[in-house]
Amino acid sequence: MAKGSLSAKAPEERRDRILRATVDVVRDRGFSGTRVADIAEAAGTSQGLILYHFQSLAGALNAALTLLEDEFYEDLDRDLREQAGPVERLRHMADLAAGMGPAVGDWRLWLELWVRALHDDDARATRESLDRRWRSALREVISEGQATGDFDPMDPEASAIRLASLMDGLAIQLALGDRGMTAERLADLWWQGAVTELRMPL
Amino acid sequence: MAKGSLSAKAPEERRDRILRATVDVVRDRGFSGTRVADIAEAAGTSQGLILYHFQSLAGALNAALTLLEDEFYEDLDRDLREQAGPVERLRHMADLAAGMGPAVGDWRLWLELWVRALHDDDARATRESLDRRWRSALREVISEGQATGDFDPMDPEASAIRLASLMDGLAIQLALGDRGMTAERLADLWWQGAVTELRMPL
DNA sequence: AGGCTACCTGAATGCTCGTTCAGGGTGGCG
DNA sequence: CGCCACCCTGAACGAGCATTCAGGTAGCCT
Repeated sequence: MAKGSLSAKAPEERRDRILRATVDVVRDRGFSGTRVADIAEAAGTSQGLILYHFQSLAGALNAALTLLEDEFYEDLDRDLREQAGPVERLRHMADLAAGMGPAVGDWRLWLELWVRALHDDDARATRESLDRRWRSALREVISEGQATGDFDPMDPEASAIRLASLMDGLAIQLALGDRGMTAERLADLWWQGAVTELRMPL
Repeated sequence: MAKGSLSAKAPEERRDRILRATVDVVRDRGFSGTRVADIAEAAGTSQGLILYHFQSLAGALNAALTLLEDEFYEDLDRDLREQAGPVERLRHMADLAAGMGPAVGDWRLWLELWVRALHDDDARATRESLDRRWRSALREVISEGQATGDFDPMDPEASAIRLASLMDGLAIQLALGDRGMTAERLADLWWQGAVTELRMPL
C-alpha cells in the first residue's frame, strides 16, 4: 500500500521534511510566531508527529538550527574551494552573502537567530559557531591574499572583523527591505569597502 | 489622601511610568517575551491600567517605541550640537553608539526592533525613521568635514551607508556579548574604519 | 450637595496554543 | 502466524495570557 510504504520506509525522510518546513516557517513567521500547527501544515503531517520526533516545539526549532548550521558549513566549504585565488574567493563571498549563492542567503533568518540568541542558549551557540566559521573563512582569504600580494591590510584582524560586520550591517537593510538596497548594491558596497580596507591595488 | 492625590494628579506621570517600564521589560525579555503582567509589575500598577491607557498590549508596545523615537531625536540633536567641528562630532558619534553617551545605547533593543520590523508595520516605520535620522546625521557630518577639508571620501553617499552599516554590524557583536567585543573596542574599530573610509589625513 | 467623568483595580472570561494520550496501521522477527 | 516495536494520527486537556467587566474612589462643575 502507498500509505504503508510511505510511513514505513521514510521516517527519516519525514523527519527531514519537518525540519525543512520548520526553517521555512521560521523564515516568514519568525521564531516567536512559529506554532507547531504551522510546521505541521507546512510539512504535511500531524502535529503529533512533530512532538513525536522532537519532544517539543523548542526541540524542533533547535534541530532545525543544527541542520542549518551543518548545511552552512558544507555549502561554504564547497563553494569556496571552487574559487581559484584570494581575490576571486573574496569576490565570491560577497556574492554568496548577497544571496546569489545557494543556501547561505536569507538574512531574515539570521536576524531572527540573533535575537533568539539574546535569550536562548542553543541559538546563542549556533550563531556563535556560524559566525566564527564565516569570519575565519574571511581571515583565511585575507591572509592568503597577503601572501600573494593581492591585499595589504594595515591590521588584518581588524579588517576581518570590520568586513564581517559591514556585511551584517548591510544585510540588515537588505532584510528589512530598505529603499535602494538590493543584493547587487549590497555586494557592490561591500566590495568597494573591501578594496579600501584591504588596500587592493587597482 | 496620599492615594487620592497620586491617582488624581498624576495620570500623565503614571502613563509615562508605564511606557518606561515597557521599554525596560522589552530590553531584557524581548518583544515576544513581554507580557502585560510584566509591565504591570515593573510599573507598579495593575494590568487593567495598562489596557485602560493603551487599549492593548500591542498599543503599549507601539507607544513605547514612539517614546523611544522622540527621545532619540532630542538626545542626538542636543548631543551633536555640543560638539565643535566635524571630526569631534564624528568621534562623538562613535562614543554615543558604543553606548557611552546617554539614551542612545542599548543595542539589544535595536536588535529587537529590527526583528519586530520584519513583521509589524509600526515597528517598521519607527526603525526606518530612527535609521534615517541617524544616517542623515552621519551624512551631514561627512559633508561638513568635506567642506572643512577634514574628510575626503571617494563617494560620500556610499561612505555614509558603509559607516552606518559597520556600526550596526559591530553593535550586533556587542549586543550578543561576543568575546573580545567591548564598547571601547567597538568605538575603536569603527573610528579606524572611518579614518580609512573618509581618508582623513593623519 | 449631588452627580458626572476620569482613573484605577482585581477578578472573571475565554481563546490560543503546546503537550498528552489512546489507539491504529505496518513491517519484521521468533 | 502472531507478537512487538516503531511510526503516525486526531482528539482531548490544561496552562498561560490578553482582554473584559463590574465596581470603587476622587476631583470638578453646577
